[in-house]
Amino acid sequence: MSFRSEHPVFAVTVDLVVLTLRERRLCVLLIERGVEPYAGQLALPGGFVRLDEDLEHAAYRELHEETGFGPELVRGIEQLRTYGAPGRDPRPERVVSVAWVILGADFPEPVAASDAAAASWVALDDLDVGDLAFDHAEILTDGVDRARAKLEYTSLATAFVAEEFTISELRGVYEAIWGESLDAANFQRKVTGTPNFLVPTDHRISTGRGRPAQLFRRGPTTELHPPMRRGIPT
Amino acid sequence: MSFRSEHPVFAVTVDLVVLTLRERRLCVLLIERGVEPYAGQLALPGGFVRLDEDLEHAAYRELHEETGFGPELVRGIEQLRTYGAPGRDPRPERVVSVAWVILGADFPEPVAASDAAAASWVALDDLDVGDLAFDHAEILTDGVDRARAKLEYTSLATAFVAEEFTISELRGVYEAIWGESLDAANFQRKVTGTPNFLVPTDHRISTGRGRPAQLFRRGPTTELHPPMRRGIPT
DNA sequence: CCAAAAGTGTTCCAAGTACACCCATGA
DNA sequence: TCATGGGTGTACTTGGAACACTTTTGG
Repeated sequence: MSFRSEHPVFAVTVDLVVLTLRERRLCVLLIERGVEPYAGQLALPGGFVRLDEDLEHAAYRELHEETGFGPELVRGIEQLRTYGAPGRDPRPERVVSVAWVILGADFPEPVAASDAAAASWVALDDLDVGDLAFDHAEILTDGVDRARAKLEYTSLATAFVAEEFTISELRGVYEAIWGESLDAANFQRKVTGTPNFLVPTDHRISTGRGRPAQLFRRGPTTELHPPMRRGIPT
Repeated sequence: MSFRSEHPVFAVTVDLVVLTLRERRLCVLLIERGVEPYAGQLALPGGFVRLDEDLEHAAYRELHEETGFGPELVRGIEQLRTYGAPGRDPRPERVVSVAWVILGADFPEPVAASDAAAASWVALDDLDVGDLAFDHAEILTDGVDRARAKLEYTSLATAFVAEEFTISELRGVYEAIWGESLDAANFQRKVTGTPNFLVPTDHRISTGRGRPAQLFRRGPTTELHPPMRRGIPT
């Protein structure tokens, strides 16, 4: 890397794709912008990185500032990619944004915070990503694609359910995020047969009708061999 | 994203993990640093992003400046991730680096260029990544891991061979990058059976001994269904 | 007893593995 | 004709898909 004491000056931000399931629908956390540019439009939460903080720390901090959610609610966080096209932000500064995907199971309703921007959960089905500010449509679709892909070969799905969960609940995660239904019987055998994916507990839960289901916790495995498979995209 | 007219000031760089095969060994392009910090140590090529250029453009530009390689030699480029821990660069500026993986088949010997830094190809087997400057050990291993993983489910391997190639040559790519040998017969059937992965040409090539092999070009497919599989990591 | 959800058994088929064997060429 | 790498045949095994069937609960 070359070095000149005079180098171009950038602003660095983080943008957050915060995903959760609410009533079996995949939802993303959006804020309504209070100031220009794009005032009144929907946008991903995010903000400037401070000079003395790690990029991941900035992601957690902004999440907390914009929603009141602490790190204990985050079940998964992963860097997505960095968006830096000149002009992606209309302001005169050159703004490069490091995007993150954040997953959780029991996120409550967000609490409006310092920035006075109203944060809320929006089901992806109800959202026209074209309405989003900046290049956030691209960031959001990249983030959702990443989550969909990682369900296949990692234990990511367990980030969307509570500590203890039934196999149907886990199947519901796959069905909601992939948007297709899976055979309950084969799913059951597959996940219980993958070593160290699920750890059975002593508990059972009876949810009204039907035979009570056994509860599991997530096991130590993060990669699934063989992977879960969804329909082949053309 | 919130906005304050006073925001922290960052330098943004690109770092490049440039990979190619030379004599069936996976090699990475490294430079020997000419100036402090880390003068005399090996490092990944890279440099500051300019205010008016795209991040990907900066990657291509730095590649050209440090090696003389033009974009026509690049068979694949992909953003890896962004490294931004405070203190990852010992200089007082806060430096955030967007890392890229760049692949090619016929990269020549690099030409020493403007920065007077000597660039050269180093086989990964011969390299102790602990010798690298900055956090480049982490970036390099992340980049190689990414390439290894993407061989499984994309047509990335064709970025390491010439326009026209034999199936053995393609198999050699997998063997070199995965470090394991594959059954030639099954490999043949698998890649020829994957729709739109390979396009046969009229040409054959006879390489000294043995029956001449048919030459193929890469087909339009970028994702492989089903994927190529390597041995299960424990 | 009936409905509903959990969970098991069984059959069929697609795909991977191992390896024997044939093909086409240069020396 | 022999060595060598290209390429095919085939039997075995593994794992996914489909779906019938049994189990366990609440009403």
